[in-house]
Amino acid sequence: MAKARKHAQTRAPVATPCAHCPLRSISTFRKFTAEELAFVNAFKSGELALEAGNTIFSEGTNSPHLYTVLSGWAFKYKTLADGRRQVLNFALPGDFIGLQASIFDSIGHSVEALTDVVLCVFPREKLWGLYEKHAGLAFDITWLAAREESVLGEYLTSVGQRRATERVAFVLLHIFQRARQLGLTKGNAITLPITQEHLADTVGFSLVHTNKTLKQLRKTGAFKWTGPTFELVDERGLADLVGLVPEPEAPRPLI
Amino acid sequence: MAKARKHAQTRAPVATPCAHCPLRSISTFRKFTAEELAFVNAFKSGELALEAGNTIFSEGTNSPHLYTVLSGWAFKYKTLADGRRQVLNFALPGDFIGLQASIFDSIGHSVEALTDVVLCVFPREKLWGLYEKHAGLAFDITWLAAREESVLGEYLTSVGQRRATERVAFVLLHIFQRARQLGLTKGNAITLPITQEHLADTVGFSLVHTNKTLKQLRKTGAFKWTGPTFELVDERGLADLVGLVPEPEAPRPLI
DNA sequence: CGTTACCTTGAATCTCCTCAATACACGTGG
DNA sequence: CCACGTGTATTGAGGAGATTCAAGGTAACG
Repeated sequence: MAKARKHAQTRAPVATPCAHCPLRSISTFRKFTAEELAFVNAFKSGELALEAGNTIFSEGTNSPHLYTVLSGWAFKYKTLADGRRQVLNFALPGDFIGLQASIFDSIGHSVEALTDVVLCVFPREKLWGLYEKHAGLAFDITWLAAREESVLGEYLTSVGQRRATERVAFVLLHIFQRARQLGLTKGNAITLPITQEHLADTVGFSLVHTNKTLKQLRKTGAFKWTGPTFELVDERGLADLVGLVPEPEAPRPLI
Repeated sequence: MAKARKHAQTRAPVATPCAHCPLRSISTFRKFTAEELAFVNAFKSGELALEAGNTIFSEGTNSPHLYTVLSGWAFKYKTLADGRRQVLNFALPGDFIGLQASIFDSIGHSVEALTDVVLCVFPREKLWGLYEKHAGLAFDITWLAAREESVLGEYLTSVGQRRATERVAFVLLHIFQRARQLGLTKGNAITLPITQEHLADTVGFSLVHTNKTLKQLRKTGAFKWTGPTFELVDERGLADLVGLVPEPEAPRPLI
């Protein structure tokens, strides 16, 4: 590190040293070793701050950078040529953005900031070094990719099989729980930076039908969502509204 | 390798040494270095042959093994408690099965053999060694996980946004193209080991409606699919039926 | 030759979509 | 301060699209 500082090509100091990363204190994230922390800190080449509404990645493009969300919300989506849009997932602090662009030669979805965001920037070219020198971090990246796959599977199942109220309840509950895990909730309330249109494009319904479904769900009193504040009143109740959950499918005996 | 053979605990010789793996000659797969090949061969602990219809993985369970498809077809799916089923993807030769079970502590979907299959078996416990010693192979695993994510994103977009004919055409074309890439086609024909019910559960329609949609699609003459043989008559035509494809979203200029 | 699995079709019903209109909050410029 | 445009939320009405129910049909298999 000291060596790097002496180097001719000094670069602007990274805004947030990884050692002081606010995310490190969250229990969901594993602890880094000192070596890993040093490596990640050297890997990180800067920060990117963007205002809400800006595009972080465009489907089909490439980038020399790989990002991690330090703060704020974003969402990943694909659009068809006539404007139909499918929201794939939401990116919250700690999530990777743009791994596909680094691994393949182009990213399969667009990413847009929902709120003002701050992203940690990593140079794609150094990703290989991470794999060579830090198997633990390489494993973490695979872990993140696998979790992304897992979430997409749940969303696909929801969109393909569940009906309106179940589907909407599922997404709301899922988002809330993810946010809570990151300590983004105040009590059982949270500022949801998404519109009904985002929700509609997530569950695969028209905006109008999503609105009517929300009206129905609100009548149950499981949550309140007027304005940007979402309040989960009855978590168990909302979970029941999701209805049938994937069955753990008992491990059956042979024969 | 020779050392392993001298070892007291000899094990049954692996049916297919990786050096002679029939998949290695397929151009889609990258070439292994000699070291990688040796490692993978040592990593592989055996083969598992299963008849069509058998369950390879059950959602929510775990396994000491990780598999790779050597031959045959399988499909990944999730089921809700009342039996509704969503097919997530199809597993063809070269595909990983059960990565989630190795990375998390349980797998998020079930996997079932569509045809008789032969799987290469790898012990989960040695996966970590792969990450430590072979960054290239570790990267490959991440690559596979990321591709899985990518495919799920496409399916989700299809189910969430496309209408009946587009949706069915998309899945048929996608399956055919994957199979062709693996050299599983004879001319433009292939033996599709799936029923209309599998297709219905993939696109998120009822069996009846899927059948009616197929009837409509058949009228276009883009393909023939009676019995197990699927024949792609007019690929361009079928691609047109898929309709709107994700837009490459031109990188727009600043300001 | 009966059983089973899969495919096909019609009819009635319900879910969800589109169109259209209204309402509200907010920021901007007059 | 008000007029106006914009983005978001809401509601009703009518119709397209998908589901369910029900009934056959065909091929494979024991």
